[in-house]
Amino acid sequence: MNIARVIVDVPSQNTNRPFDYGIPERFSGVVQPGVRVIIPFGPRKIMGYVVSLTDHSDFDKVRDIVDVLDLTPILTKELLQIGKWLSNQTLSYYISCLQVMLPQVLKAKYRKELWITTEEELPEELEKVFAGRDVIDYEEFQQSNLSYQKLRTMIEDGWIDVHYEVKSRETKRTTTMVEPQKDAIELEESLVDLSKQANKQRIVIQYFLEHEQPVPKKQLLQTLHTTAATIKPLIEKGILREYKQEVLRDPYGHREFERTQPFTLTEEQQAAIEPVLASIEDNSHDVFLLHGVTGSGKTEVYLQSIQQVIDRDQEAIMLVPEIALTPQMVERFKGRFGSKVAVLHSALSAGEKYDEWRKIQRQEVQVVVGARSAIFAPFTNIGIIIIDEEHESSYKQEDRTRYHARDVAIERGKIHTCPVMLGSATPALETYARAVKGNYQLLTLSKRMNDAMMPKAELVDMREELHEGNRSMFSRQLKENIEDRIAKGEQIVLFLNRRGYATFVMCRDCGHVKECPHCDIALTYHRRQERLKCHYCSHEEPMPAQCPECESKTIRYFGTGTQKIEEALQQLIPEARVIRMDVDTTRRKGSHERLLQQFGEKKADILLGTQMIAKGLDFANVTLVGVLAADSLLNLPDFRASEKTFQLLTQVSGRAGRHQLPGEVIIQTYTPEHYSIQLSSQFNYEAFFAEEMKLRKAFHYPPYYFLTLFTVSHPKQLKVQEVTQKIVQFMGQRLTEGADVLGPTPSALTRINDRYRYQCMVKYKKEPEQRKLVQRILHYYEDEMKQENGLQITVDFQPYQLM
DNA sequence: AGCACGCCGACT
DNA sequence: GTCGGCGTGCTC
Repeated sequence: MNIARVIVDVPSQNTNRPFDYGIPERFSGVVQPGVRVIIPFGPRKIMGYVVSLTDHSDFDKVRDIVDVLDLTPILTKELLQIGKWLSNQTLSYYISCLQVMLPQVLKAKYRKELWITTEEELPEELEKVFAGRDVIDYEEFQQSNLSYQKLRTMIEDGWIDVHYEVKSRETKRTTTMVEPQKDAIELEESLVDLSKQANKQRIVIQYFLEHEQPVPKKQLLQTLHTTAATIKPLIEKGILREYKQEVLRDPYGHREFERTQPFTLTEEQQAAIEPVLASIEDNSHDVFLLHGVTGSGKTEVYLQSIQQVIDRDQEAIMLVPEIALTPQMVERFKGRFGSKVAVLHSALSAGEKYDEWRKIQRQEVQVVVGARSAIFAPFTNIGIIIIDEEHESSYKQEDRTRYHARDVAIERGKIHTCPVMLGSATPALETYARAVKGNYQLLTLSKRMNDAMMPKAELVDMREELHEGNRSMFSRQLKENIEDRIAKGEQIVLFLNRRGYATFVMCRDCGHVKECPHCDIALTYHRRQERLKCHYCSHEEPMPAQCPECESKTIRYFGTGTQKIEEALQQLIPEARVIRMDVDTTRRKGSHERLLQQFGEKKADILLGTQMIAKGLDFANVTLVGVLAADSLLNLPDFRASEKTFQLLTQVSGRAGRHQLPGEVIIQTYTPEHYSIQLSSQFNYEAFFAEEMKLRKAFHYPPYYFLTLFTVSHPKQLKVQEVTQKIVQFMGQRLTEGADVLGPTPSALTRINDRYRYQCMVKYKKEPEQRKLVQRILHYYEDEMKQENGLQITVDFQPYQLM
């Protein structure tokens, strides 16, 4: 086993396979599958992952590994296997799949440098560039006016050399520790030797006579009321010793979590958890769908299932949508399982994420709670994988390695032969269909906990409001109800679906809408900075004082942002205290937490917000939920529009009346007759499922058909059309008769960043050859895709969004 | 990806 | 002859 097979850190078609390297004597034993190594690759040095060992290479002149970055593998055998599987599933490079499973800081950074290799005085032109230094960045040389040819002669003449450096981004936080170098007797002796004035030093030594253990320097100085100046001479005399010790950053270190005990389960919960517990006991791979109405206590079922796993010395992965990874949620897990929990989500800094990840890697925790990428937690003995709100679109990665966490969960569940539990009040149609068919086991919670009733939901037809002269965004009914709750001291959640309602700028005279010069989309007005920004590229410009088309001064912003709603609300009900939660008010770290805490402490009557307040919030005093514009999602060009509307309305409505006080929901809409709005107000998932399935069947959409979405982009529109057309033809000719190939059509966003985008879609039932065909297309366009502003073709198997 | 190599036209 | 530009092919 003296040869390592390595996947190199070069994402390209040609290098998407292992390369063989010799293992030098000094690394034998350390080099094993899953460790990162530095290897020579052509003239460079780069990072790579060892995927297997062998004692034979077909290649006759293998080069040696230069360095080993990990003493223990950072990827388990299982994760290497998952990486391989992922790369087949998504047709992405193996290296990209390995990288997507690891924290960002483990990715290598590369630097090219020039080193002086001689003691002699440099020729004048070189000395100018180096200016007395031994090493410079290669970039600096490029900026000088010396030619490449010159560089080569310099290297040949032995003045300088090119060095390729691999830099790690890992930063480990350390703390300085102090401990005695001598035993108690020697310490006593040294006390005698101290000068009479060295009072502080004496105190320090006395401290160590009482405490033999190492102590953090900071803490030592604080307890003894002294400074580093007293420690230093003691170290110089060899009495004490100082060393650095790594500390893991703990993002929740400053918080105390109150321990909670398991609740007694309701009859329904008990019935639901039993098959799961049995599956854990038997170590069998079953997939469960826990379909429970909002407030039915799904989380308690998760917690007790995880407890069972912990008791068996196994590990649990709990996925939560990014947006729902609220402090409340973290609290519930930390409260139950204490320090056995690691938390992984995007609000953590890169360093914090890395440290939480390493808690898992070092087997210091048994539970991970996290967003999508936590599905790759490097556990080795998984007992259960749970995905809460499994219908959420954030489980689907929408760039490069387009995976769905649900698929990865089931794949890992197979390998570990452990159960996977999917939970939702509004499961994705695909999931529910599989449960109905018997592929997944359906577990149902139909009642809320604490005998709470489902809230009373009412639809308000905004067209009627308009006819009767109410032009505001608040129906009379909603206004009256808000006032009523404020008077009673109860609280209100107001939900605005911002999608499709961004604030744009339009001229009232000529109707001109200010658009991004690089993308086909209206610019969004940002009030605070008085600027217009594009949400798809980085373009921004000041708000114009007059219309660029007709020079009229009546250019205004339109649309309904949360800011505008807040203002309108203040005018309508001046006494209302409002907390606004949106991207703007939660940008700063911890502000999310703070705002919710304020609301929880009843420092406001109304919580007004976007998507981020739809999920997981649980405030006992909230008795009214208002949805300002229920249909804003319905009109998006997406076959999931109805499903998403139903899901969102159900989730938001679920925020009301979760405890003693009964809840009420008011849904404002322009299309009250639509089935997804009707049925969500009746909390009738089954009826919605039946209705939506009919449409899906009729229009050949999932779950009846699978989808593959191609998106082609290029700066030239003609080129994009042509390539997309070719793909349509190619696939159309080779797929079976049961497949529909649609397109080419311009994407919903036809131009982003000066690139035109077209797409085509394949709808199919069974196409075993499809991936091979796609690979052929990608291979055919390989060269054109390599060019830096060239063609781009992305393929998404099972797209979640059609934009 | 990134780099060398090789071929080409331009220019001191 | 020397320099830089760009297409091509390779990296264990």
